[in-house]
Amino acid sequence: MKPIYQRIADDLREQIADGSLPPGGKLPTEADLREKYGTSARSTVRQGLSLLVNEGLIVPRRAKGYFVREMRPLVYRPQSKFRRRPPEVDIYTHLLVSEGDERRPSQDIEVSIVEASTTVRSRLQLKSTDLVAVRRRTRRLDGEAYNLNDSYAALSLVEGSEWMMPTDVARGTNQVLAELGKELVRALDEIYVRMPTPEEVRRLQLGPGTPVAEHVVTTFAADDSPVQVTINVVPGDRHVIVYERVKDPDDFEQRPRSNWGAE
Amino acid sequence: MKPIYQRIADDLREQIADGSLPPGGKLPTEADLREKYGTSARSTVRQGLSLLVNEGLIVPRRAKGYFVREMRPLVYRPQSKFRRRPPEVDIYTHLLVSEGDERRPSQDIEVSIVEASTTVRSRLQLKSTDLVAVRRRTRRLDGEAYNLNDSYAALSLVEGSEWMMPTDVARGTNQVLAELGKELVRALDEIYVRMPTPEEVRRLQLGPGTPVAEHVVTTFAADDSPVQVTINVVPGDRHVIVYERVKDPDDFEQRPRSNWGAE
DNA sequence: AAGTGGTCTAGACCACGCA
DNA sequence: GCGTGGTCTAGACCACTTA
Repeated sequence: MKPIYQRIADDLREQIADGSLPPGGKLPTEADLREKYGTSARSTVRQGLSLLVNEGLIVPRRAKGYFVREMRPLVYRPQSKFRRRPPEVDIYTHLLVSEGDERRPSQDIEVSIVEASTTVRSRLQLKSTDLVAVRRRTRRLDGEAYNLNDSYAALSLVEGSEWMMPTDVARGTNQVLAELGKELVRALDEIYVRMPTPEEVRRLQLGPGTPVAEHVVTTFAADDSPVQVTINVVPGDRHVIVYERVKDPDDFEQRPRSNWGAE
Repeated sequence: MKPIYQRIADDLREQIADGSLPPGGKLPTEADLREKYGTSARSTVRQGLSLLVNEGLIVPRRAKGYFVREMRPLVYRPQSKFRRRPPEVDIYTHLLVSEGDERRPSQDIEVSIVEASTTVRSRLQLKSTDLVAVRRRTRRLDGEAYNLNDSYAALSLVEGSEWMMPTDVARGTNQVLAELGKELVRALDEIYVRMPTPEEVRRLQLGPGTPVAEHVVTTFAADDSPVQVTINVVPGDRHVIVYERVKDPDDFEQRPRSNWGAE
């Protein structure tokens, strides 16, 4: 026999899945559920509801009730059209534009000097005593944060340059790095999926049960030395990452058994 | 004044972050914390601990205590070397090979006929009455599940073909589709980040606080008709998605302001 | 004022792992 | 047998929203 709180969660989850509790809809109150399941200790009912909260399915609103989380406001936009040219990785195309909506983009930029975290240090191949500069950006659409974008570079490289100005750099910070003799020619991308830290919850105004993707881009100069590490953090409930691939005929010859797509 | 349960969570979280509670280390017991914070209702202490559980930082082990979650057993393997050739999207390279480990791969395959979910139906451009075949694979390394890989295709296309055999198809299912007149030439990739469903928790043996990435690959034939939808679900704690990009000189001309990497 | 969820109290019995 | 976390009881006071 399953515990009561799990039965509560299972029943409600199913009602959400089959649409009898639609997005935005109101769930029974704790008191309703207490009665319905004959349990009547609030904690048992709350335990069941908290499961759904942590799955990101419902949100409690103080003094109002529990509500089914609204569908993600995402319209994914496939990349243009079939291309002969090789697959462009069009990752983190931000797809928040609901048809016809005009949303005002804005960003905060903040630059500071810090000790490198392990993540950054290992990718930039720094000694533990080296300092790094960090360019922190919080990007918003209509005030809603949708992306944290923190770039790290060795302080010795960017000190005194425009890279450290906490303002928009019209020609791009990568151009600034090129002028410093470090043109970026290669990038290594890593994507992690995890729950957010409390700081990320605050900066991105995340609801409960919302995981994030952490996209770490390490960029290299022509001599293969790492120049910059950029850490993007995007909320799982506000993004879909989309890109398109075209089959490379060479690829087919080189790896005849490749199960492209299914693999 | 912050609630007690939040102070408990904050204090422990900090100790985990600064290493005084190392991965695999044992946390104070509920009774210890009850005493330390002078609260002494178990529920308060448990509420604090459950925050950390849902953040994926700790795991409770029945009758033993709470433990800091072990580091992800990931060794990320950067793609070979600098390439003149355009960026290959080497996504979902499964990087579970800790140096020197030999891990035995295995998979279950199960084929059935179902009604198409909304996700599948819209991508395959099916009518709601159309049936689809699904080829479900659970992939394991040393018995540990690390990937769910479910492929969907219109039943009318694959019925009676080798695609529907619940066994390994040596030449690849994509080759089977090609022989059916549907060579796959293009793919659209979407990646979502979310909490797992209970079924996914079961199939992937996920711990609490573990989000998943859902990688949806829609593949198209030369006439631009969608042929197959593959849904990969990978646990956030057992994967890192890695790929490499090389700067395309054309790209630089076409989009001079592109902030490649930082963007 | 009534109803909601947020926090907390002070217990209870159970299943499980270990010495 | 003892200590651990898992589940549950039966309340309390609070902050906040809505009527």
